[in-house]
Amino acid sequence: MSRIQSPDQTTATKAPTIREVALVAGVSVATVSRVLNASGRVSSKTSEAVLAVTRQLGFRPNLLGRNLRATRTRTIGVVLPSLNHPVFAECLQGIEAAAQASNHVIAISTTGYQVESEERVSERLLQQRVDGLILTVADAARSPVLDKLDAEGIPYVLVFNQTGQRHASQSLRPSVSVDNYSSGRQVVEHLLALGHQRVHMLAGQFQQSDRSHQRFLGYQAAMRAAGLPWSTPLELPFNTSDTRAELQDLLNRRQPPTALFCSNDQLAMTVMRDMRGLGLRVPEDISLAGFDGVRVGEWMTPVLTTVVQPTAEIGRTAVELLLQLMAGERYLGPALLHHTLRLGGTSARCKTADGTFPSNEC
Amino acid sequence: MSRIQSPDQTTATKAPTIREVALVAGVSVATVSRVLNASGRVSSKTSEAVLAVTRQLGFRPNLLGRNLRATRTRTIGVVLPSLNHPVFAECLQGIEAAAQASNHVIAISTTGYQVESEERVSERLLQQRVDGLILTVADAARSPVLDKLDAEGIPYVLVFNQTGQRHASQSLRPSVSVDNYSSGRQVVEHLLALGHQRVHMLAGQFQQSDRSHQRFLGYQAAMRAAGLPWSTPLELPFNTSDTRAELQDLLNRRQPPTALFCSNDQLAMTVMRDMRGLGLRVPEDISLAGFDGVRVGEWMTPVLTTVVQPTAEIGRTAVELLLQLMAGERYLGPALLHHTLRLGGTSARCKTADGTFPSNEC
DNA sequence: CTGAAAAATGTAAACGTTTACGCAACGTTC
DNA sequence: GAACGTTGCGTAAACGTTTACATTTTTCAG
Repeated sequence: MSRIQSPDQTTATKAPTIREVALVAGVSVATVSRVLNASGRVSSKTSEAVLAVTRQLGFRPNLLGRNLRATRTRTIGVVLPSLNHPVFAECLQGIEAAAQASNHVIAISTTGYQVESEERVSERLLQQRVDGLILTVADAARSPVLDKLDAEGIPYVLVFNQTGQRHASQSLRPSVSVDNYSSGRQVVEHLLALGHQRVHMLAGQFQQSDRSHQRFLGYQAAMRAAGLPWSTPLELPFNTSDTRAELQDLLNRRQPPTALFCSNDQLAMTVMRDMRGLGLRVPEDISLAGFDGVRVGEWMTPVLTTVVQPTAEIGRTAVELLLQLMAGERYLGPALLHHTLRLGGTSARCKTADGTFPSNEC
Repeated sequence: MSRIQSPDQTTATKAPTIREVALVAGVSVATVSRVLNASGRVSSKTSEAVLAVTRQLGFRPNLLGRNLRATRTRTIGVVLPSLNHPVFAECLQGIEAAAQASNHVIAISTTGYQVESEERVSERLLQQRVDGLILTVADAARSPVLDKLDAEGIPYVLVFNQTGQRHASQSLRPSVSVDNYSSGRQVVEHLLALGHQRVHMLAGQFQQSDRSHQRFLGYQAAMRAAGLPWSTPLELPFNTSDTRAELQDLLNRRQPPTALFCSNDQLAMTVMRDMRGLGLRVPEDISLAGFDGVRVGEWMTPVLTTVVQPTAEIGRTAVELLLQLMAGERYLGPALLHHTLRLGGTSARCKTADGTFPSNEC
């Protein structure tokens, strides 16, 4: 039933090197190299001969040797919190496509949202001699990793981290993102336009996500502009799988919210499910909005109201920007990409309260 | 507003090599290497001195040089169809965790479900000199890539591809998966137990997924055992975003199905949405079951009935198996991991038809 | 033909490591 | 005090490429 898988001893000759190809083809290694890289001149006759031998021997160029010699790997390092999150997975696809188009390769590492992993993980990539980095960090304003990269002059581009304009303290590190502040403000204004007055915010921990904090500032601005009181967001640990306790607590307040703004879709969908678990209907009893625009949000019933980020495009743009930096071109500041609002069924006009919320006026 | 990002010219001295560390520390490169790898003997005094210089100079070992010399990279290559799919993303996390535990690193590539990319992508990883491969291919029974790996004696382990037992034609290639046949059969039996008699199957294209075909065989067996007629699955292209036309067609038949078995959750959720678009209720008008057990299925209303695969565990197990193979240990055949059935709200007892389906008897 | 420019190829030195081997210096044992 | 094992360290040869430079061959105008 079982079979031994072992190197075929009869054929188990060491992998051929460029030297052996040269020997068999009767040329020098330099010529082989020139053929393989289409660099330098070489007659079409020998070229074909070399290629023939290459195939015959099943020669596989050793990238370690090549890159070591070239002191350059055509590899882009990518550091993301997780790949389990559709936003990052999609972004990665955008990165991969753009990298491939420019004949580059990517090396991925994840931090698992651990800020202390950022250093270790990117250091590893640098040891592999990646030519540049694309990364999402917890807080782009104060980040030892980025400080190091800046100090060493290693080209990098941030994705999703929004740098620069909102805080004086932030330096103008290269980044590609949507405008978290404006889009956050915009989606909250949508809730207000529906008549909601008591809008609360739920967020992942700010410490782990600067952009979450920027969205909060947008929420705050919208409430202020409308002359309404805002409240400190409920900060939940990442990957919270059950929010019922927190929601219960929120709804037991004297003035429970009639609408919730969640700092990301993952959270919004969890809340949506838990609301039902508590016997509440969305949007009849409470309205809901998220942030990210992940595909599955469209599969929910009702469809999740959210801010849609151009995720894959963020990835593509980051690669373009990085290539420019690597080529030593002038850097023109953080890139802001357009977001869109998806007005789904989870947000609805605020109704005068039913029995559930005696004091629930809009 | 904009700032030039350029290597700090004043400090822009080339990255230090082990040679310079040796020079500054007043020892030979061999000693530095020994300290850095904790190999060989070296007095604690010089050891500390070397480490001090290492930190002082910000020395970063060049993995290209190291791996070139060692002819071994401690890197595991991973080839998956996509990372945008939660099943693969989760599996990757399992792989990463296990790899890290054994001091290995992973190099990922995706094929975009293109069978012709499998060759190119894994070849690239082999050029990088990965020590072994973990991959999911379209069809493990006939695969040029796997033939090549076998021929060259390169250790690899398949994930999700189920090899061996069901077809005589399949060789016993190393693999980690659930039993697609049994679990497929089991979930269909669940539908039958609810009184359904006309159960159809929807699938991605078999050509792109051997496991999908194995699930079909399970479906077929269940129908046969119950003495019911089975029908050829409706094969849909991957990443189909709209199934309404196909569904409409299916429901217009003289004997429309009362339950659908989808070969994966992605498809099931798309169908679920499109059913609603067609004005049908799940499960009142039609029952639905999927396969995979992705997290978001639990967020749907109703919760998606499905087969839950232990995705991350599949990844972990694959790494363990691969490490064994790389160590030359005896290979004991394909590993089958336990699946579970999630009985959600999308599958319900078959009711006598309402007006929509005049001939819809159970 | 001749000579020189152009084209094709070869030689050998890197790239940054690890590691086999050798050699001192220093106990330990009889 | 000779013989010998141990410990600590250095020397130099790999690992598989690319590429500057040198050298040979071809081409072609005069």
